[in-house]
Amino acid sequence: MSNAPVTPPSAPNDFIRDIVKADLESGKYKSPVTRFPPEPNGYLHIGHAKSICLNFGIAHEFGGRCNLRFDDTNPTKEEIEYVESIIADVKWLIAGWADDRLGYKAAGTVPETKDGDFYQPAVVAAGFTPASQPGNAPVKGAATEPFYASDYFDALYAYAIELIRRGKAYVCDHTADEVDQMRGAPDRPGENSKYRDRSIEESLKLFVAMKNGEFPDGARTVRAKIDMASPNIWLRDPLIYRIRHASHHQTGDKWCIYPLYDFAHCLSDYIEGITHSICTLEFEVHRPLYDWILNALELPRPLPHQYEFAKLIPTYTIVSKRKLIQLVNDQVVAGWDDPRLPTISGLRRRGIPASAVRQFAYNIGVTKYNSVTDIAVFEHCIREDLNKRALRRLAVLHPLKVVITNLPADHFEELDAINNPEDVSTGKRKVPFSRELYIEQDDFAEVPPPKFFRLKPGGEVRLKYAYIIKCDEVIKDSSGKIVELRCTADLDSKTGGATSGRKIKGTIHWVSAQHAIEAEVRLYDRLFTEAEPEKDGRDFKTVLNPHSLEVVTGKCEPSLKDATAELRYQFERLGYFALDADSKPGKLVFNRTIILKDAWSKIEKKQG
RNA sequence: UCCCCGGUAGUGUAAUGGUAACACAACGGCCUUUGGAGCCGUAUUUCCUGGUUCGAGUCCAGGCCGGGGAGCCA
Repeated sequence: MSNAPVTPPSAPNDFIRDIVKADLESGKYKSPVTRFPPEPNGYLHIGHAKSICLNFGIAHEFGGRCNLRFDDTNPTKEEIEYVESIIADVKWLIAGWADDRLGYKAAGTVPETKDGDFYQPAVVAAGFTPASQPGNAPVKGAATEPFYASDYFDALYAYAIELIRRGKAYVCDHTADEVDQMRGAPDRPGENSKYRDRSIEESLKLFVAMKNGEFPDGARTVRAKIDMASPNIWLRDPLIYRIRHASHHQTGDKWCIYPLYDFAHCLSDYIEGITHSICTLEFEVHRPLYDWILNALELPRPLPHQYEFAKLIPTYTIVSKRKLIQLVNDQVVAGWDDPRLPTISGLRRRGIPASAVRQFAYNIGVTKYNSVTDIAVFEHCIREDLNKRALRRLAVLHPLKVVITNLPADHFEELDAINNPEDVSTGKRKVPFSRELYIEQDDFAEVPPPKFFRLKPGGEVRLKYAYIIKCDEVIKDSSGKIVELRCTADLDSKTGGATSGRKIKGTIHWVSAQHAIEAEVRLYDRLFTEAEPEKDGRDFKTVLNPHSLEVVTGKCEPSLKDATAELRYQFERLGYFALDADSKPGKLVFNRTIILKDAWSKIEKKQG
């Protein structure tokens, strides 16, 4: 975004950054190398944003690097569409902030080998494609590309063979059901596979045969030989390779065996020279296995270490790939980038600046405590950001006609309006004013409730940047609906005028009827009516907000015809708005990013 | 039931043995040509019990409560 820059947040403190700091001070590592390792089986969401901000934040603050790596070890669940959306989302989120810390590799390269050790160098920061240029996303075949666990399949295969050679892994012929049975339970030890002690040579031979496609899916697996009696179930001879005759989105039909997460992840980290491997709490019990594999191989370079933090759970939404897919497939929303979704592409389309997402990630902190984060914190960050950068404009979303009876029919003048009181450098603009206007229906009440200081019969209100008007007459149609207000203006009350200083309680926005341009305006609200949609096992579909989207045709001041997708707008007294991708010249479409804080609605609620 | 990890105002987060603080929310007030923004104010907040210590949110022990863990998912 090219307008008013937002002050970057100062670096936060948390237990992970404390560890990084200590590791750097002790000389354990020269600089931190983190990674963001999504599986391409869905779109990224606000929870991933927290992780991205943490990993790239560390790289940014401590002079390190963060690799984008696709954890693509399960071809049956992954799709190339997700790879592409993830690249776009990551680049958007770190653009202008930490994009110089984004680790890529030279296109088409695989890890370098030396004495059985594998190392995948990263492209230096200076070589990165600027993230701010759309269409330049590095993908396979370009000069640089993200990391893919699938690029390490040869290396991982070699490491698995080494593990078998060391007598620390074996090929197991038990069926999936048998393996399940023999794993035992949390309070009951498992039993050894009868293939556990077969010879190293036999395991080696069978593993090669597995790789060569000699067995059907599920016929055999490779297992680490650890301890079937361990209280940690992940140490009970966990599977590290399985047979899957499936085509992979990156490697095609080259492989019919694929490594499992626990084996692939720690070694991918090692291969890339990751120092701090940060993941969410549910992987805590996997850490002993992560360390076991790396130690069992007696690797020559410094080892990565895994640290876990609590994932983000915001109120009034859901962040679960499986459930987001459901909302998309059931057409509850219009797609992955529906502005009501907490997906990164949804936030972007809604008009939320990346800097607001980052600020949010900083504000909520990083701990190991399973917390629920009030979405109001995010909303605050969005308003704070947009308040500084948004250009003020006048727009009426639910129009009510007002005729200024003491003005001639051909009255026309242009009034000065301030573009952004928070940023005077944005200057002023002219807004046309004439005899017939539109005001917001809500800004008039025939029978005003207490403390209502907008327009009412016989009452006065100020038109922003224009005159003080008095409502003389309410005109209704045959059904009793108010269709027009007839008012008189205090012609000396314009800015700079003799009576401009008169104390009038209310100021409302307006547009000139004759000069207004129309726009489709999509009014988005929270997707759910409950703070915790799935509390106590409730089905989230039963608490969908039926008013999460309202589409209106708004009357906008004419300058809005030049609105751009890059800029952000505040429709005065209403909220923040951004041009939608559906917008075309002559057919404006705005998304409401978020409403302004609304003190009146609270008063109204209290009054019942 | 077994293993692992947590518990600080309403919600989050800080305080790294030395006066418990910050943000959001809520509620007052000031200001305002956005009922926005801004400014000022409002809270017997450390799960319980015991121990160590001159001193404990922090260290130790036991308990209570919550979360995670038995995919050929990640």
